[in-house]
Amino acid sequence: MDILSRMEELILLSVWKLQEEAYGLQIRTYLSELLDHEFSVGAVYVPLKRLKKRGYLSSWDSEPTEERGGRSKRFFKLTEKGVGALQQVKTVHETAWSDLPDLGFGWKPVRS
Amino acid sequence: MDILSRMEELILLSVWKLQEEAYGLQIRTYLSELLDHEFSVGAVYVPLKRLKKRGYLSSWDSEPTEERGGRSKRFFKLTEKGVGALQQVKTVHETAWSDLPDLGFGWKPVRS
DNA sequence: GTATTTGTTCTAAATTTTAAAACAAATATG
DNA sequence: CATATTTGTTTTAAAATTTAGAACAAATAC
Repeated sequence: MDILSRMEELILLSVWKLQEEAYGLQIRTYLSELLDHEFSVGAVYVPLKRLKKRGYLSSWDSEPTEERGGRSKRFFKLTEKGVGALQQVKTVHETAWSDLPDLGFGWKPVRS
Repeated sequence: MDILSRMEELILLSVWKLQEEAYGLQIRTYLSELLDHEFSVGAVYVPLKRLKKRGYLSSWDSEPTEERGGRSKRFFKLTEKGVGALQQVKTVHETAWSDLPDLGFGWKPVRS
């Protein structure tokens, strides 16, 4: 559809939000809390790889740290293209949500 | 993911927006203009059927009209559950888009 | 050495998306 | 009437995405 899927959008936004801490497991934790839903690791790593391949994300591998299990992490960062795709999806969202008529029979369905 | 996909959201919003004119081909036209992208008929009819089966939409078949080719149409309407799902997706969207840090190096990436 | 923790890769199944052909039913026209 | 055209829905198969979870890897702790 030439627009980001929901998961792609959420992952790009996670990377944006997490800044210097944007790596796979951390993104998974962040999204799980945001959506109150436990994501499998594949649900994050698979689209991460795809988003990188398509040029929405860049990445670099860190050195290991001294913490227990502190393996090298793959950190991600939004590319200019990634930011552009997020802008596009936001515009579509706002357009689609604008000028919605009343739903009748007394409902005030969307408050937010 | 227990949240509407992008396409599902857009179709539900189309139904909302089109009110008394919410049927397959009309929804397709509306979405094509909204996204500036030509959708196949299947891209609309397949998710419409799924959304109805899941209780997000109700439908009724109209009488034919006297216009040329004026066949019976299947009109759709949001159910309470459908409105609820839209509210949920809107909340998620707004949460995910809130409190995003600056992206550094002088970018002002999202204007909207 | 073995256990535990943190992290990524792989993979197969399920689901969703998409395009396009098929089908159906209406009016228009010669 | 026969057939052409228009509007509309259904079907179907391929492609793409999502998902769960096993496998693998590499670090520190005991």
